[in-house]
Amino acid sequence: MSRASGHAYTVIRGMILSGELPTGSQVSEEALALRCGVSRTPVRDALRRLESDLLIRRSESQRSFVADWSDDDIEDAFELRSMLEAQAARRAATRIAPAQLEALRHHNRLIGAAIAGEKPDIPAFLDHNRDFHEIILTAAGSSRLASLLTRLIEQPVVWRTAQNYDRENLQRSHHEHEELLAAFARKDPAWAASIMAGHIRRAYYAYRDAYSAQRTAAE
Amino acid sequence: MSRASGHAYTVIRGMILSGELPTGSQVSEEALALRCGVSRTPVRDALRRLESDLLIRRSESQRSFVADWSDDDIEDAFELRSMLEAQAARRAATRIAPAQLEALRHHNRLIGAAIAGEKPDIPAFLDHNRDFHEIILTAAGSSRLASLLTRLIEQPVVWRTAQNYDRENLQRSHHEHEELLAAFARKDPAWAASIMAGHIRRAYYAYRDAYSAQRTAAE
DNA sequence: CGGCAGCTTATTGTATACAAATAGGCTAGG
DNA sequence: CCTAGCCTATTTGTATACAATAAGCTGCCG
Repeated sequence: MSRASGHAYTVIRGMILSGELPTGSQVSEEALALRCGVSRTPVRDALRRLESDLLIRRSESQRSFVADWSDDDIEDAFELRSMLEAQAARRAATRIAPAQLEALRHHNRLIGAAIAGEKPDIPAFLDHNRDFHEIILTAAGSSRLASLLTRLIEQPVVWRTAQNYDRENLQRSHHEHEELLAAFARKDPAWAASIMAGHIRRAYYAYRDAYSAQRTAAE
Repeated sequence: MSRASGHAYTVIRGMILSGELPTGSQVSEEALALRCGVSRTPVRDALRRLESDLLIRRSESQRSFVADWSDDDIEDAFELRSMLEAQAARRAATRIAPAQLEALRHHNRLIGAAIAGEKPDIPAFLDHNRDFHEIILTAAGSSRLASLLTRLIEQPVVWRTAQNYDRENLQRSHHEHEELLAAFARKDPAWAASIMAGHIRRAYYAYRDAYSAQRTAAE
């Protein structure tokens, strides 16, 4: 990722995720270029990528808007993610290398540490969680699957999920990772896939509960 | 899709699919720009889209190459397509509108007509087949699923598959569509999904047989 | 008072020039 | 003869200017 283009991508993505750019609002290439301190060219690049991430949608006249997510969209995204991550786990089960398995154990130990203290260290949890899933995706050895999944996992809803995790959810997540490790150790594709499907599905309900609680509180 | 950019996309894609650009060969933005009669700017655009279609891969130094497809890659693509199209069928089963169901029947009748004659009309078959699957994807009502699937269905391997269909395969394809119609008429998601999964899976083996026969003949 | 035509302005598309990076060859030294 | 390192030629990245297009507005006419 080249300097200006990558910078624009990071900045714009951050503005969307943080809510600085409200969902549904129009964004102009010019305005974003100024905000990022680069010219329109790399901004156009970044917008195209964000569009394929489904963070930006474009009108029929090619104008760019921050994507808005209905409840159905959110369920939909989790459903697809569940299916694809399960497939990744299925493939990884028979392909994973011993070193990768060890790396998974390592990251899950660090996840365990991050949620052990008085106050859970959410950023650390997120980091190691991302690494954990990324290793599985790599072990699956399918560039197509990787290409499809990365379009889903970088989305705001997914990103915000863990922010709403309570201690119980964090620990269950950690425990499900342990089960995945067991399935991988046995090289059992069906087992790995079903744990992963459930893992993502539970994340969906965790998000949903937190979100609806939030909405209720706001009213 | 704007004029120059869309034109570049179509031309380059055609050059890849027709084999004019050999798999693995490097392509330069400048050369393609000349070939398409546009400047590098829309070519860059087109290359980015082709990259996300996985028709182009980029080296770590950002140079562009025509993607090469191993046998594993091909199986992988069909496997994912099977999974996602089955999901589309599952969703469509309970959401499809009567008008859409009628449109599906219409296209499958035309498919039947295209393969009835002495010499099957493959282009017509492909057209109506694409429409058929597109209606299902629309009826599924998931923009994410649509976005993911269109990255898979436009790939050279998939495109070439029907070129290799013999009469029996064409008729079986037509018949499987009829079964799908029955599943949709009953609004049975599980039935629709399993037929679709098998439908794509069979297409994979049809391609595989034709391809290996081709390879054997070439030796 | 409502609607449409034409203009004005905002926004995106394209071309071109130049800057940066890098691949591949060439030379010099061992 | 092989290798290291530089150097050039190729290729991609970025900025900017201009062209095309679409949205919004204003004023005219029904």
